[in-house]
Amino acid sequence: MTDFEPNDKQQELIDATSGIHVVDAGAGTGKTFTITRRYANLLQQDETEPDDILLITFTNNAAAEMKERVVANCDYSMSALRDAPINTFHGHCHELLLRDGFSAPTHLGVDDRITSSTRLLENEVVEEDRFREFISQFADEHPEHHDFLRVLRENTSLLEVIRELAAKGIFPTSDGWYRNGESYLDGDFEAFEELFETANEPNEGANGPTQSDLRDDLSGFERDRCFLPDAPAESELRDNYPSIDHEWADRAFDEERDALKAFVHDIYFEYIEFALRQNYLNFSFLQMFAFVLLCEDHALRESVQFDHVMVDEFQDTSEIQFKLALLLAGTDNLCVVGDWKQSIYGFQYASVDNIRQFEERLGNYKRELNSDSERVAFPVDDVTGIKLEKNYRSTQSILNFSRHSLGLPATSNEEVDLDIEDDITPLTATTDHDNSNIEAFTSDDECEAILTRVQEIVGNREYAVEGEDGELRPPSHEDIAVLTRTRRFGRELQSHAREYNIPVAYEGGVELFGTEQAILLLAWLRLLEDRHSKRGWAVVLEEAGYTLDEVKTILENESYPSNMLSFRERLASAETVGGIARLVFDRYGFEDAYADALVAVLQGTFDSTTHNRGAIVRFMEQSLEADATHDVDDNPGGDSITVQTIHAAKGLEHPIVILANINQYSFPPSGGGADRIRYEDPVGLRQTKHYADAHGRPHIYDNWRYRILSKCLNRDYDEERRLMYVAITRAESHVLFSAGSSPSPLFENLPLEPETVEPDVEAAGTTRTEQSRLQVSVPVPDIPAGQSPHSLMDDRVFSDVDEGRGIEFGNQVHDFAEQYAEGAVVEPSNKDERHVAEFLDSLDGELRAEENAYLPVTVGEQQVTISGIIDLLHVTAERVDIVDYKTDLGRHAESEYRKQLSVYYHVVRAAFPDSRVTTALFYTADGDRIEIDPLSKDEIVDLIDRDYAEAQPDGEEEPIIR
DNA sequence: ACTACGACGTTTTTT
DNA sequence: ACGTCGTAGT
Repeated sequence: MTDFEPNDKQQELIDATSGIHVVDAGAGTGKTFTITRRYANLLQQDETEPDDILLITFTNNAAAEMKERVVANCDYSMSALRDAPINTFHGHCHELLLRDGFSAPTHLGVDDRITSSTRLLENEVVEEDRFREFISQFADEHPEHHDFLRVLRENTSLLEVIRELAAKGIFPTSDGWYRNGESYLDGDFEAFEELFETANEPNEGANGPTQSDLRDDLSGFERDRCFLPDAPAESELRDNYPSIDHEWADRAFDEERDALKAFVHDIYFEYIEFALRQNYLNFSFLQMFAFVLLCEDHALRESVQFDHVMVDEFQDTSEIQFKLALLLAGTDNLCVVGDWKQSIYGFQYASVDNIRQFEERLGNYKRELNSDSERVAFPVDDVTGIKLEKNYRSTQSILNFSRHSLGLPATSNEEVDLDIEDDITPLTATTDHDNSNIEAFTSDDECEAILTRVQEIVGNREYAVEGEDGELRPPSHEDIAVLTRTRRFGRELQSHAREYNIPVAYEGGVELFGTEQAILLLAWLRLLEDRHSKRGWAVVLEEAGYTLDEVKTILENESYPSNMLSFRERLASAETVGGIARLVFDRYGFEDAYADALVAVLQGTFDSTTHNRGAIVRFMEQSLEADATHDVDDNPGGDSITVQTIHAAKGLEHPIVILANINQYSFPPSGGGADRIRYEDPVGLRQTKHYADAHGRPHIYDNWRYRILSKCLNRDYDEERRLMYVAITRAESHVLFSAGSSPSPLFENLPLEPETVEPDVEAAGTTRTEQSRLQVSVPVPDIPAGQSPHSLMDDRVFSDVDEGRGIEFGNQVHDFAEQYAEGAVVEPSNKDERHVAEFLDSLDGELRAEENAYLPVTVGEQQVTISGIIDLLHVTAERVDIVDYKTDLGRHAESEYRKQLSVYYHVVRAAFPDSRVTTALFYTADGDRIEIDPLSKDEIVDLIDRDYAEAQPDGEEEPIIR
């Protein structure tokens, strides 16, 4: 884009160096390009320096990118712009507070200060932990609030309320609420009344009016609830037809809430005090204190205001951020850029009306801020709108189609109130071709269906995409992105793809604490702590291959393997969390991005002086519980399909987009919002339950008023439609929509005829799904239920031969060996792989890697099949060599390996009756090839027999060894 | 055609 | 704990 000249509208914005501008910058209209050009143009003007222009971005990455692109467009160097105010709201507020805001808390009547050592608490899990600690103190000190605390299901739900209030600019002070905050808490009856009336409007039936949605929704009013005695009966509430009586609007809204407000006030205010006492701020408080500071300290505000303020992604700003922008603007040179159709961060308190009702809010906020003193000194009635209408990304068909998504009903009977023609600025494509396929498909197995379609698309001219040279070419994997509403589906798809060796790059946060790496680290940390040591041992022993029975015995006798005990000693002497983590990861051979990310997160949250392992264990447990996500840079690179959430894809583009998992309950997601004390516009602060002693019985009663209110506040699916819009407009050339067996209305209402896809995925190359152990499978009817196939080998011997390595490492070496044997161009990445390569190079016969082996034998009366995978067959004219790679450092498992190789021996003997068959182990650590003398078939049968004799008596289920 | 009721299945997004 | 969908009954 940098190479192009701006179009007329873009140029208009670039040249608009003064006055208030609100820019409607739709998807792919070259927004960043235009903003950076405008920024550079401002710098061209005399007397305007980088320090005079505040440029607010949504993310830190965006800020960094902006800087780079500004540098490319003007005479300033990167070093000159390093400290330029190109930042996020949070970042800017942070700097402001550290520089000039130590006393900000005093403006709320908080008797404490921010200091240079006050830290920003970024990790939510850690904050929730602190918050729980705060609540328990609070509960001790405030017996008068106990009834509210009893109503809550989780104490941390109050943290949500605090965040939401803070985002709206509602703050507590020592003696009440800051400025007009309390009026927000009370709600806006007139606005509510309108909602009530809309919901209570009679519907039009075939013969005359039928009951209103509200009356309908209130049927079953008392079902599954228990109200206080002042509640009306359903019959009383609904005795009118077709609408309920208007008096219920007042009766539901008017509620004595002084105690509730006092409770929330005290929690909120004292939590601020608590945080400062503990020397931390959270994201919300950052903005709160910055706002209060700018409001109260007039001299300071004027000294930190800017000549120019630009806000990017304005549709994602919260109300407090809008107000901050006004306070930071010294003049009316205010430019906000965004696209309401891409507002998808409501859960982060973004308020889409900031941009949709820009002028109205601008006026209201100015009035509010100036009510007692002139804080916004510039006129706000002259607002110029600029619409960017040329799209540089998608074809016209995609652009036209994308508009439909904003009008799709998200439930079976939803009516969407949207005038597509009026509300949506049409975009014009600039592509010179339009070969777009826009399709929908369903399948009972959605993951498989998507992979099937991916394979049909790759290399298919029907789905041609634009190449570097502008010519159409068949697509490859990297041209395809699968976008999902939920992270979970994306991860599921990723694991399906892995099974078929389809290259996938999952981009975005992952549940780091649910990974094998984290689980093992947690286990070792636990077994360092006496209190949880058994839970830790169980995980560690199981990972080492002990059966459940064996683990049980070891735990009972506390007879832990000596190598593990000595490892525990080493861990105990480690100084830092990072040190412990590194030792554990080394032991298991984890040298991956997940391990690195874990170390980084742990070191970041627990500074090196923290020796409190209990706290670390708790942190890891809670992070696991909360599915906390962290960015892990784990992408294989190369030609991979991208899988990411729609949120993660915002701002990006992909030649082909598959929008997946448009299913019931997932898109839109159901549930949530179960908080019992909540703030909601326009009804204000409410509680859904009361603790009270009525009917002679103390109980958590349902709040009948809230039940009526909530039926008028029908759920808003606009944001879900916008998500769909964002997803579609990521696509350059083709869009596909996918659903499973129960598609969402969002899918059903698409103006497309869905096709049914029969899953038929071809595995791309073999995958390694088995350890090189044997499985014995027995026909199911012949054994008692609950009796699973089980391993022929004794797993105990594997517990310590892997010292310092692990399954991951073993898999990696095996994978390398397989690829190398098949002639793939792969470079050995460690000593073991070099040994394998040298060994394979020394062979002159035919190489066959990863051959399945099945040996049917008769044990007693039963037909049993023993199966396994032969790592390597080396076939020459007169001989066949069986080779099994072992990554062990020690040698004490050889007797067990002998059983395994014996099975292979008999399989190969049968397949090559005329050749001599040899069996050998190849120890990759030192390159030794050890010949093994195979057991006879009878001896194998005996072993199985004996194993069953052991397994049968107690009937315990044994795990399948995988 | 409309209403009432019960069964059903699910629980997100992240600066 | 919730909202939505399907169905039985008027």
